[in-house]
Amino acid sequence: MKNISEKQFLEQYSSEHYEKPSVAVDMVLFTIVDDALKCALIKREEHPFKDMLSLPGVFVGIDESLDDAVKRGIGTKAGLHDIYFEQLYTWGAVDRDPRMRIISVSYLALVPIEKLDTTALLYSCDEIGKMQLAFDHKKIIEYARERVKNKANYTNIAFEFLPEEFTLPQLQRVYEILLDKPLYKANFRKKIEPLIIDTEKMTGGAAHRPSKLYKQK
Amino acid sequence: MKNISEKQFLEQYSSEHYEKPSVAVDMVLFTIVDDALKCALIKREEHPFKDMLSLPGVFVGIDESLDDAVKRGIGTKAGLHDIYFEQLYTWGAVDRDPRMRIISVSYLALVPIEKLDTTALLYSCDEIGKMQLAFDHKKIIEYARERVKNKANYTNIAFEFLPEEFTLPQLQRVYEILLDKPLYKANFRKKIEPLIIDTEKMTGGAAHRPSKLYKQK
DNA sequence: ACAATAGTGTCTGTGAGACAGTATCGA
DNA sequence: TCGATACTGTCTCACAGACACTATTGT
Repeated sequence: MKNISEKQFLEQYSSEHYEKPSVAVDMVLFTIVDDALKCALIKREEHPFKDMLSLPGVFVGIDESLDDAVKRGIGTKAGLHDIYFEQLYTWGAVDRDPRMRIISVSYLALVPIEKLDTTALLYSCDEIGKMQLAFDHKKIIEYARERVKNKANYTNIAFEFLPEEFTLPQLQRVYEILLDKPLYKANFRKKIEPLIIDTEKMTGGAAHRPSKLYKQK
Repeated sequence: MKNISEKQFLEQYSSEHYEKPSVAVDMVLFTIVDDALKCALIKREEHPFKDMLSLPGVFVGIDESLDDAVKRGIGTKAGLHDIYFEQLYTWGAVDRDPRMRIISVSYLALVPIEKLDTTALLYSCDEIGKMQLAFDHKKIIEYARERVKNKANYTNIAFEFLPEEFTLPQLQRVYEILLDKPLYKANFRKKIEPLIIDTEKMTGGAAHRPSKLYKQK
């Protein structure tokens, strides 16, 4: 196994003349509203892809970690703080941006609709499937959609879509939307039981049986 | 949801004066030999971390996709072509390299020991756990180790460690090493049965019952 | 015959899936 | 009482886990 010398490193890669790609983080911000998983998008106001929709993103500063760039992006573009996010995948096709070489580190962010700015542009994943988006952002959203579906099965990400206190019918609905299939009530409750705590509180006011309020364990 | 103008884009990020991070791909090349999962490492010959072990990696060229950089790296550093690889995670801590800002896109690569150059430096994951490595490479290897363990459960990556034809005891041993736990022979065979094809060939020569040779379906 | 490894038959418990039932609210 | 939604009990079936057994080679 060969090694190249540090000298080569510096000559080839560190010099002022070596052309570096730009690095951006793009955020797939998902929420659930109106019984659908929706993604926050931005309308582009400049070329390329003028007037098309794209993911919110920011370039990564030279003194800023990727995660910090994401926090800044979520704050700047959506006014949000302290929400769940995780890295998805890094997209590096040479021609993914016609202006210049940009490598995009994509992130998944989840937020309950209650926390979200009402002016945000939200599009359901179903709609997006039939739309054209700027750059390779449609592919990125599809990747995020798959990740969410998979992780709903073996993690607790579903809770990120709900406020601190919630009912089991609400939680079940979130799972059904994420997994894109109906679930049996009784089975769902048996499976979810170890993950939740009864708050001793109830909902009320509706013309039917009230439901218990739970929070995540 | 606010958007920033393209003008700001160009001013802030595209100008000659905007300092960009470097982007590298680092490869976690795993193989199985001597009943252990081992990782290919390189001895650093220059500062920083002189004489310490590190992952093989290359910088990403301005006209080169991430995957192409990985292929080039695997070819240059290990003389390999057409092996399995997948992206792992992108590491972007500001101080992960003391020389300069380098964002590392890590990749997992798997290869059967038969294909691997005998001069490669191989260290078992257990050993690496007790060693010090250059940069954040130890953390990257631990991440790769987890990924392999998880994916062994629901994908066919185990086959990447074996030649085209193999016996079930061999395959079981691969799974045991990846999952780091013993498996029951009969159960293993029932579970793996739909994934394999009998080649009608047998091993032989040993002082015990020969075993059938299979290939991946 | 024996050592060593390859390969099989079958019991058990757990948990997902399916469905039918009961409970509690407002009107 | 009724409509609507919340909640529960229980059967079945598939499959992972565990273990005991049989089979086939060279020496």
